[in-house]
Amino acid sequence: MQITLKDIARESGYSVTTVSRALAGYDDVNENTRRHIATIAETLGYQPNLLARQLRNQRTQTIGLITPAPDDDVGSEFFSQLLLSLSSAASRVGYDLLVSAQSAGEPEMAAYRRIVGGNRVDGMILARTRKHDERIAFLKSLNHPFAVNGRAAPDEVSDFAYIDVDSQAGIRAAVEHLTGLGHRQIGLILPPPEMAFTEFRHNGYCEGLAAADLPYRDEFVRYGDLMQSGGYMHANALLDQHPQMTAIVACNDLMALGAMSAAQARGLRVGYDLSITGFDDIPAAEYAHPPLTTIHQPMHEIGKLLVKILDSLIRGESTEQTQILLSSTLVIRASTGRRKGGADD
Amino acid sequence: MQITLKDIARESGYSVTTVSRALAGYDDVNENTRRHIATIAETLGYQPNLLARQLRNQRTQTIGLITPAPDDDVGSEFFSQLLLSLSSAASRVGYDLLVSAQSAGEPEMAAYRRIVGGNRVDGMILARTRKHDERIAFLKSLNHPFAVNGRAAPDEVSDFAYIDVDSQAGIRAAVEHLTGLGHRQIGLILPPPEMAFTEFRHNGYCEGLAAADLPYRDEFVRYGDLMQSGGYMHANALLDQHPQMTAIVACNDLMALGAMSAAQARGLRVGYDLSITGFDDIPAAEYAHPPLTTIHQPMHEIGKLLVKILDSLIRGESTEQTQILLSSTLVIRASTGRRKGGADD
DNA sequence: ATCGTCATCCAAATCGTTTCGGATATCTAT
DNA sequence: ATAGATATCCGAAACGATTTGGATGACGAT
Repeated sequence: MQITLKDIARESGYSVTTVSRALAGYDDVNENTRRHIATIAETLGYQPNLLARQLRNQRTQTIGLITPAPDDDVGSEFFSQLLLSLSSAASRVGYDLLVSAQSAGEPEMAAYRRIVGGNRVDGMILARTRKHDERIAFLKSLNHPFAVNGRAAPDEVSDFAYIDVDSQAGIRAAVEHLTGLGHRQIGLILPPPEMAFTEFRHNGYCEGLAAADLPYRDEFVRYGDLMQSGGYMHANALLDQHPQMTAIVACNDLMALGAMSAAQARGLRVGYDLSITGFDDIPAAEYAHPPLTTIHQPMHEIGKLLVKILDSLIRGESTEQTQILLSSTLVIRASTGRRKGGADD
Repeated sequence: MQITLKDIARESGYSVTTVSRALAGYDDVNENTRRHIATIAETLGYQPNLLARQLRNQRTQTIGLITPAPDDDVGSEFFSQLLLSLSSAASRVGYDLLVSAQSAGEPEMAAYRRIVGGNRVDGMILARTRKHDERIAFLKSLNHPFAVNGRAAPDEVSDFAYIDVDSQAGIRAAVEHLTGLGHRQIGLILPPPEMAFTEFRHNGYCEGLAAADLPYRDEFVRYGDLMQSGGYMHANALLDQHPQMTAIVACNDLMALGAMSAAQARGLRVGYDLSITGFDDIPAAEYAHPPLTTIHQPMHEIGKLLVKILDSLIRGESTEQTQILLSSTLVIRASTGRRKGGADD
């Protein structure tokens, strides 16, 4: 069914070797025969079998990405944006993207073993790093090229290629923005504790408070699940226990949106009675009601850089910079506003 | 570097054939030697080379999807949702997803030839069908399995597997919703004319008007680009030329959001002075200000069904139903409201 | 006439699996 | 003792490409 080099060889009277070299443009084949062979390949509609080529060359021109299964629907908005930006960045430099959705834990690791060990990709992209991340350990042990969106946790060494935004400074900026607006009682909804970046964000929160000489209060801090429902729940809990709270920092936009719903359900006007900030700047943030003050992640840029780094790792180039920390930018919208009424504390 | 069957054969003293059959669980290998071989494979950390297996089996367990390059950033929100739902649906039935981003036209077709002709996938998923779609013609000519999100245009035959929502009924329902609210001057922002579904939506609009005995006016209809900026521009144009217009039907959410911005920029209150509807129900629609009345597309369901259909096509099963038309549901939110003041026409 | 150079071509091995078609040895029934 | 069954194993040929290491013949220089 498929046209192979053998067919072209038979048709042209040359050997498979010569046909292969002719089509590859080697200069040890006569220009006339090259043209002749090219014409036959064209008319026969020859398409090289990429599997065979990959097997022989031990090179797939493919980048792998394993996304979380939507059961544990952790921030699908974030991942779908990453996916899109990666696929276009990859295509631009001649890679395809192989995607598999797996739920964290054993299925996820099995997918890594299968895809990486099975030679299906030249390199992997990881995202959403966890503490003592098993995937990173695995890829390092195999010495397989990979690039990560996100560093290791503060107390671990990030001895791998990554690109991350400085979320510590980002959260700090958000908190300072709030204290600047007069807020003194600021809640925090963190990512789950097992995420690598959670402590960075926690630290940023502490720094922000310290910069305004505000005390840190453990009961103002809660660990969420990065989903809307979690934001809703934790915002309610915070406001139940601390009615004097006038601002909440959520560590991603989905939780911030959930917190907004919770506030509005209790009759609070977001941006007036209660200020809320997010993180990521997903499209919905801009359209939220009110639009969400958040920390922007340049996903398009991140995708491009990840692919660029991974490509240089794969090619074994004297890689330029393989660890990049982007500065984060606070986008101020209407979900934050000056603290209204009430005494200080 | 990689552990192969040959290594296990050497280590165990059996032939490559027997090792292969042992690991595959054939019953013509002694149970003891099977266990022995399995143990060795385990300790050596054997992972089958999937490229070799695929080449030999002529089966890749992979589904391909080519997304538009974000240069022609046509509805990335829609595509990223589709991508995510497809990848998880595919993983669930044992397929990986191969993604390549290409801009429409020659690069896109080249990617189809390369990936399909190159034997990299068992089947393809298409989305955003166009009139006289070259990709569909190509896949049909190769007799390669594929499933499409979206039918052919009304005047073409849809002789291929697809799943689509009944957008004609959807738009009609939106128009009837508006006429029910008293609107008489209803604008329409269509998708680009080359899209296959454009006429369905146009027809739905006409039907909706007819059902309320309203005249069709060509100057109320404009072709957009599915992007926000287009919605913004066309809404402005409509409102400039027809200040009496009280409602606009946009054919996707991004354009609807753009139209909302345009309206708000001219001081119109959306849902009061001007009603706006969208299509797709992307996440941002719910969070829009005001929340957008729109027609819901069950992306998760669509992804699952596409994969199921494609899988049965690939396996050559006496395929159940390969053409599915989902009924569309209008989600009424605050961007539409009763027509205020003014005389009828 | 002989040698070296150059241009052009190709056989065979390789990448790692799977499978077809036996081969071999053991055992059962006669 | 022999034929036929049965259990267990394996060599070799695919799948379709690339590359190594020549082979061949024509040609000019000596």
